[in-house]
Amino acid sequence: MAITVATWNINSVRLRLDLVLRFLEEHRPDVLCLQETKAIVDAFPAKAFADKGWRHQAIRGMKSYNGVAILSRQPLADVGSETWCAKDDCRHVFATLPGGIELHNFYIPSGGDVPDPAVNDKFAHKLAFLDETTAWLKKARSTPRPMVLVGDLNIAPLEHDVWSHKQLLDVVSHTPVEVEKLTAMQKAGGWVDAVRHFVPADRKLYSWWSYRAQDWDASDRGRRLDHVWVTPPLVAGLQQARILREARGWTQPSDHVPVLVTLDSGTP
DNA sequence: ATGGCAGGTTATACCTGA
Repeated sequence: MAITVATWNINSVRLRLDLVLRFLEEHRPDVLCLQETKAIVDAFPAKAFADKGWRHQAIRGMKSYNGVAILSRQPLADVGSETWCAKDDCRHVFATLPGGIELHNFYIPSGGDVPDPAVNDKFAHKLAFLDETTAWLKKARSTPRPMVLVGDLNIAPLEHDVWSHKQLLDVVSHTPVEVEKLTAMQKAGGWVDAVRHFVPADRKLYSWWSYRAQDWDASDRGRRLDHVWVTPPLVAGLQQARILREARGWTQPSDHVPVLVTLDSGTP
């Protein structure tokens, strides 16, 4: 059986509840991973999603910032989360899907403005976060198991994951040091980029467009910050990947759009 | 090269995002 996993940095789940419900209705993913929900667990609109069929939920949230959630139409097992860099800041949640796939939902720190860890604590945090998650995935998840890792990783690793490779080399999200660390994380687990699996590396691909552009669509200065990775046992079962660019044009949109991947779930 | 917008909060200015 095939399942569709989606990831979306929603930038306030309460403000954009109607957009999420619209997306769920129109695209019917089996599982949706959200980031930047910006809601404590008690304020998360759990019932609205449960009423539409996404009854199984794993939610982590704090006031104002961050926050992640997994919404599923099928039961979630072994729900958990890790804290990173000694901050309990709700950037990770995981669960196991019925076919045995372990799903990880990450919101990696954005990293601030200045790409120098010596003067910018936020960038230092981002780099340390990447080191810690890489070591943890290597150690705690070393056995070759079917896993999917999704989220707003806040890094556009490839040349054509940004609108101008040269102009963004010094811009946080595309600097060489971040890209190296994300690539190390990917290599450490043998992770395969499920979207680039279907789209050649020389084709431009974005999942985020700044709110500050006068016309995001016309200027098209995007970055691919949102990712879906799978471990080797799942690669042969990959069926489809899609980035829902049109969602950036919806009324009062998030600056990120959903990314969807369809793959064999491991259930008969 | 710069600045541009958006969301949330012990709000009406300031932090975050990227």
